[in-house]
Amino acid sequence: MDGLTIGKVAQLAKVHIETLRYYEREKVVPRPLRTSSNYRRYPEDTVRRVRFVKHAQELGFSLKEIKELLALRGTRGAGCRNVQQRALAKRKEINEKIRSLQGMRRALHKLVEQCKGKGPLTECPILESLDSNGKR
Amino acid sequence: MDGLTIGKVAQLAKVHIETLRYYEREKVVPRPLRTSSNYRRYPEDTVRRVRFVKHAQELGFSLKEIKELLALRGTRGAGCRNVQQRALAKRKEINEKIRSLQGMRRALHKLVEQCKGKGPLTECPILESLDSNGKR
DNA sequence: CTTGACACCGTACCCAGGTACAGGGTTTAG
DNA sequence: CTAAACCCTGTACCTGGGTACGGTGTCAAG
Repeated sequence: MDGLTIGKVAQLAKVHIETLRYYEREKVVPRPLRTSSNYRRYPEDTVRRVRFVKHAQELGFSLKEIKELLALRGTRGAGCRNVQQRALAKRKEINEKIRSLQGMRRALHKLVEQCKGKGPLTECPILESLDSNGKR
Repeated sequence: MDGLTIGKVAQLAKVHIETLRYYEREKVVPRPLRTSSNYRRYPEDTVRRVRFVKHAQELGFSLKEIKELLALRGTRGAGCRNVQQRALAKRKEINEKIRSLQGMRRALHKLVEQCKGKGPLTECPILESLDSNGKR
């Protein structure tokens, strides 16, 4: 009688039950074992996985990309070089996101300073950030 | 005869013409002037604005949020305190995004190290990051 | 041993963010 | 002056990521 019911996982990961079934269809979460009465029985770490998914989504990753991220870790040993490649590529993406966000943060900071009346009124800090630093 | 046609803006900002019309409907981009024959005529800086929108989307902001970001800069003088509040709130959001991404980056880094055969095979670096650091 | 909470499946529906016509009018290069 | 290349509006459609619902089966507390 171990493992979690779908309802429990949903509750812990703060998603709807339907979302978990959807993730299963979309292969974002592996198909769990079933009880004799065909109920899903999830391993504990499913909760973490779902939370990860939700989190990554907020950062602008699609489910497809998230699957890729998760797949990276699955592959151990064989295809290691491959995994490494993909990990490096992802890391680059992530670095770019971070840099862009830092630009936005700086812009907002400037804006707040301007509001306080400190500093000169430069043109438009928000648009200024992110301008033509779009490489990808 | 100055200002850009919709086609030109689309080309420069690398979006479809329909997207620009969509953005206009959705008020992400202000309604441009029209020529006597009812053609849209955009100010040059529209291109920057559209690029900003695209960029911000990649960082996980919705169009609605992006409108908010852009609105921040519009208001000068009056309602400054208000703007300041909102700017600070956005900055907080951005900080959280940055921190999450840094977590993911660390995880990927670990993964790459493991791949190189250096260091012990810890459980699952990707899931490890981002775990329960979901506050918002 | 029943009744309420939970689970199953399948299908339909929803919203965001576009994308693709159809059926027109306009501009410009040759 | 005409053909190609643009632009207009309107409406329909698409994908991603869920969400809701109807009809049914299961399990556990009283």
